[in-house]
Amino acid sequence: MDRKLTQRGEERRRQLMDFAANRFADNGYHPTSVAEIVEGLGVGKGVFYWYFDSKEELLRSILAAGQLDLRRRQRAAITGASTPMERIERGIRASIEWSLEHRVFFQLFQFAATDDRFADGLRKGEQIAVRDAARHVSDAMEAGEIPDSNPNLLAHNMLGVTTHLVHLVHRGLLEATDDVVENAVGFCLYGVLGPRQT
Amino acid sequence: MDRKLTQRGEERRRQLMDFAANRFADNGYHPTSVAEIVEGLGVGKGVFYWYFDSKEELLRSILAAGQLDLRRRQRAAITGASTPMERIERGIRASIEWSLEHRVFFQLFQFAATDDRFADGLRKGEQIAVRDAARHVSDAMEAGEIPDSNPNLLAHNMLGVTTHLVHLVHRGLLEATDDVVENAVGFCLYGVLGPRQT
Amino acid sequence: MDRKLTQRGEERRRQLMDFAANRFADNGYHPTSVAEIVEGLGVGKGVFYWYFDSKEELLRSILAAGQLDLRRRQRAAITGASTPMERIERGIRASIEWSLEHRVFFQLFQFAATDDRFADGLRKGEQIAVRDAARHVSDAMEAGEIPDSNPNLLAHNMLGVTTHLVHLVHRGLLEATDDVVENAVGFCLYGVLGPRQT
Amino acid sequence: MDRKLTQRGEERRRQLMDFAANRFADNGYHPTSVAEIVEGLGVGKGVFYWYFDSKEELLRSILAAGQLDLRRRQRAAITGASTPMERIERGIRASIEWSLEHRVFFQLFQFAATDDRFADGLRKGEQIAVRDAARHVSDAMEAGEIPDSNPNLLAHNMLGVTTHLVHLVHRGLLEATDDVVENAVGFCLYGVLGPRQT
DNA sequence: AATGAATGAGCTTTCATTCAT
DNA sequence: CATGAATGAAAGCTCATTCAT
Repeated sequence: MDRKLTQRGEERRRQLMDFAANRFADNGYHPTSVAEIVEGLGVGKGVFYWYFDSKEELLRSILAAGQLDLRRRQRAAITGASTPMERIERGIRASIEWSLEHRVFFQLFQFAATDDRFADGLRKGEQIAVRDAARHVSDAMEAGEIPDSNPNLLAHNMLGVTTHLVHLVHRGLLEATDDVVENAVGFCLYGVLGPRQT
Repeated sequence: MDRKLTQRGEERRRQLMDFAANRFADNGYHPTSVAEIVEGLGVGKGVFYWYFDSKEELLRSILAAGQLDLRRRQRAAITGASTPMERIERGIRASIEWSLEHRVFFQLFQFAATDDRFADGLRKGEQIAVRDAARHVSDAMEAGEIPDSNPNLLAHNMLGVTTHLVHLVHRGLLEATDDVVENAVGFCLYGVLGPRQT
Repeated sequence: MDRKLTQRGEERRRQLMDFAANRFADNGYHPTSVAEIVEGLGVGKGVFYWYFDSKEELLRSILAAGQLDLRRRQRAAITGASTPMERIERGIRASIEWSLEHRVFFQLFQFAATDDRFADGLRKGEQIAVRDAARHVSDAMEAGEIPDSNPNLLAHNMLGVTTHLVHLVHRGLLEATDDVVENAVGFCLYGVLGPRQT
Repeated sequence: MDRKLTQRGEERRRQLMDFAANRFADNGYHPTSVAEIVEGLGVGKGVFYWYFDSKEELLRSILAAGQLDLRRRQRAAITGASTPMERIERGIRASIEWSLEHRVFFQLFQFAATDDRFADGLRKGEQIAVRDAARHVSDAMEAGEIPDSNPNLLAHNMLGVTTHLVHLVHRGLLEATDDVVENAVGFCLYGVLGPRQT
C-alpha cells in the first residue's frame, strides 16, 4: 500500500495505527477485529482498507514504526559515550527505558515473535540492534576491558535479561523502580565482564 | 471436564494433546482450528468435545502438562548438589536442556505469556520455579558465596537469559552447541557473582 | 418401542420420564439434551435408547402419561354428581386442581400445543375431555337449566378460562388461593348460564 | 443492536422479521435455523447478524412489534365507547379480530409464553392490556353495572376465553364465523355480569 | 475519501443417535 | 442391560474483505 496521503490522510493512518496497537496489545491481535477498530474510531470499514491492504499489513506497519522509534532512541543514547563499556551500558538503559515507556509496542513485539507471519519482519530489526551491541562488546574486548568470548552471544544475553525484566514490569509482577533497572544493568555488565577483577 | 476415562480414552486424550500442541506451536493457536486437529487424527469433531470443554481448555491442559514435566526435570537436576551455587548451575542447565528438547512446549509457553487468557495459568508455575531458584541464590548469599542483593531479581535475570537463548535456537538463529550453553551458564553465574574476585 | 420390561426396567423408564419431564418443563424441550438427561440420572446414553426410540418419543410418552392421569382425575371427580351442572362444576374444579398440582405436565401440555410434532397427539385427549364437558352442558340445556347454545363452544370457553388461570399461577403472577379458583368457577358457570335469572 | 439504518437497511430488517416470523410460526422457533432464514431471502449469513445480535433478539423484536400493533388496535377500538361495558366488549372484539388476522404473531405469542427466555418480555405487554381491561371492569363496578369482585381476575378470565378460542381457530378446529365470536363475547360478558338480572 | 451493506467461508460448539465392548 | 466412545451433520455466529453508492 503506497498511497500518497494528504495531511489529513496521514493523521487518519496514524489514528488507526495507534488505536489498533492498543487493542492488539490489550486484547490480542487475533481476537481484535477490524470492525472493532473502525468502530472505535467511529469510521466506516472502507477507511481501514483505504489505508491498509489487510489487518496483517496493519500490524506489520505498527511493528515497523515501533522498531524505528526504538532504534532512534538507542542511537541517541550512545552518542557522546567515550568508551565501549559506556556505550553498552547506555544502550541497555535506553532499551529498558524505551520498553517501559512503550508498553504497547513492547507487548506487540513479544506477540509478533511467537507468530511466523510477523517474526521475520521483526528479526531484521532485532539483528541490527544486536549486531550494534555486539560491536561495542567486541570493541571492549579489543580494548582489553573484558575477556574474549562470543560478542554476539553476550549481546543476546543482555537482550534476554532486559526483555524479561520489562516483561515482568508490564505484567505487573514487578515495580519499575531505579533499583530494578540498576540490578539488571549490573547483572549484564558483570555477566559480560566475566571472571575478572573489578 | 472431569470424565472418567477408560484406557482407550486416556490414549485418545493424549493423542489430541500431542497433535494439537504440535499444530499450535507450528501454526499458532488461533490459526489452528479444531477441525484441523480432529482431521489430523482422523476422528469426528465430537471426539474433541468429548475430551475437552473447549479449544481454550485444551491449550491450558497442554500448558499444565508441560509445566509439570519441566518442574520434574528441574527437581531431579538439583538433587545431589552439595552447594547452593551448584544447585543454581544445575537448575540453569536443566532448564535449558529441557527447553531445547521440548521445542513445542517452549513455544507454547512463549505464546501463552502474550495472551491474558493463558498468562495467568502460566504465572503460578513460573513463580514456583523462580522462587526455588531465588532460594538457592539466597542460600549462596548467606553462605557468603555471592554478594547480597535481590535474589528474586537475580533469579528472573537468569530466567531471561536462558529463555532468550533457547528462543534463538528454536528460531534457527543459533545452533545449540555446548559452547552456547556454557556461555549462557557463565553469563548467569558471573552476573550473579557480581563485583567480586574470582 | 414395545419392549417387555422387567420390574427394574419399568422403574428405569419411569425415572427417565420423570427426570426428563422436569427438565423439559423448566428448561424447554429443545434446550434439554439427551446427554443432560442421562447424566442427571448417572447412567449411560445407551440406557436412554434402550427405553425410547428418540427424544421425541420420550416427550410423547410423557404427554400421554399426563393426559391419562388427568383423565382419571376428571372421571373420578364427576362420579356421584346428580345434576349436569354439578358435573360441570366438579369437572372444572378437578381440572384446575390437577393442573395446579402437576405444574410439569401442565407446562409440557402448553409447550406441546405450540409444536406441530406434538400437537396432534395432544388433540385427541383434549377433544375427549371437551366432548365430555360438552355432553354435560348439553344435558343441562335439555334439562332447561341453561339456555340453548353451542355446547362445544361453551366447553372450550371453560377450558380457556381454567387453562389461563392455571398458567398465571404457574408463572408466579397469581397465588393459588381458594378465591381465585372460586372466581374462575363462577365466571364459567355464569358464562354458561348466560342471560338468565339466578 | 443500535445501528443507524438507511432506507434500504430498514427494508431488509423488516424483510428478515417478516420472513422469520412466518417460519417460526409454521416450523417452530428452535427448528428454524438462521441459515434457513437467510436462504429464504437469498442473502448471505452475515446480513442476519448485521441487523440482529442473535436469533433470540430477532424473535424478541418480532414479539415487540406484534405487541405494539395489537396495542394500537385495542386503543383505537375503545375510543368513542361511552360506557365501561361497551369498552370491555369492544376491547374483546378487537383482540379477537386482531388475533384472527395475525395468526403468525398470535402463534409466536403462544410459543413465547412457554419459554422463559421470552416470557418475561411478553409479560409486560400482557400486563398493560390486562390492567387496561381491569380498569374498565372496575369502572363498571363503580357504575353499578356489574357486581363487585376482582377486576383483574375477571380481565384475565376474558383473556383466557378469547385466547383459547383464537387458538382453536388457528389450529383448524373451529371456523371463525360471527357466531363463534358472538359466543365468546357473550360468555365473557355474562361471566363478568355474574349472578344478576338481565 | 468514506459509508453502510453484503458476502460467504470458516469458526467453535452442540447434539441426537449409533456402536463396540 | 449398560457403558463410554464415536459420529458427523448442522447449529449459531464471526470476520476479513469487497462493493455500490
